[in-house]
Amino acid sequence: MKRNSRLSSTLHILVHMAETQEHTLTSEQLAIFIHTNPVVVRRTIAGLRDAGIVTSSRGHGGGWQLGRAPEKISLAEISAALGETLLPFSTEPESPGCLVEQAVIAALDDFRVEAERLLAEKLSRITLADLAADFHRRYALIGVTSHAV
Amino acid sequence: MKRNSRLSSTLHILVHMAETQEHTLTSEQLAIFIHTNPVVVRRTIAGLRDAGIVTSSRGHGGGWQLGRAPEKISLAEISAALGETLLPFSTEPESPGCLVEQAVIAALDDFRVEAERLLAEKLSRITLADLAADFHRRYALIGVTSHAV
DNA sequence: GTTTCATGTAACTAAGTTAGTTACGAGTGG
DNA sequence: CCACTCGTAACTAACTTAGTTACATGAAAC
Repeated sequence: MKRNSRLSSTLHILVHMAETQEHTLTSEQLAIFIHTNPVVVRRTIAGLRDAGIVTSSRGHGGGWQLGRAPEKISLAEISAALGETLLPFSTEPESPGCLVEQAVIAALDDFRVEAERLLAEKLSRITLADLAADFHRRYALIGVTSHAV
Repeated sequence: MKRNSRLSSTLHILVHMAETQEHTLTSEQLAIFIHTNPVVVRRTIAGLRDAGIVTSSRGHGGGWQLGRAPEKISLAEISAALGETLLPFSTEPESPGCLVEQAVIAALDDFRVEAERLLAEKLSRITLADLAADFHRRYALIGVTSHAV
């Protein structure tokens, strides 16, 4: 797992979970998908459990499952549950009282609020089901190609 | 200078430069504005020079100046010249051949391309002159307040 | 031409962030 | 009880970036 790939790694995991909704997947199995280890997986998706996106159970037969249908899980929720910031820059005052800085921060904050609203809106239109459907399309295509070749 | 505040720090510097277009400002003077040191300033805005946003000159009376009128300098250009990424997440394949991952990456890349276009468009509409004007508004307001009180 | 002032840049240090790892506690079901 | 699994704390390693030091280069003043 590389830096700042938490969103894509998590989506990878979640689509696999969408593909096996009938049974649970352990942290260990999920870790294999994204080439990391079970503790990192638990830590990463702990926030998703709190948001109801996934559920976890302990003991024999325990593991992880989607908390609701993939159609009802948007990328916006996932991103928010991961605690990811959509915009990377900060605007904390460093020279309190400097009017130039205040003007800069005001402009950037306006931009950020608007931008985050836009991005969240876009992400809210993409669901896990969409990703799963695209996966199925690719899977079918490979099958056809295999037959053809 | 804190983490990821390069954009706001740079804007801070640039607005100060817009306010003193008649003469140059040294790295040392600029460093004081953002509470850091001259080398960090030079390193940070080196990219802006390459982009023509600022010019630098050495020796006696040397220093930094805007490369063109503040009306002609947009935040989009500044952000690009700083090498800042507008979106923080990466989508590098980590499991080549995994169709689930391919579907995830395709979706995120589509989103990113569209999002970056949107954000760049928004930033291109804000110029240094806008920030300077807002600064003047704030300055005038303080003046009025001072008279009133 | 020497001195002074300024940028350009390399090299190193310190601090902060995050993934990875180890270890162990706490539920859960056979 | 035992095997399995998550929950979580604590530590390590790698990486990133701001800060710093040092020095070369260039330009103006004298």
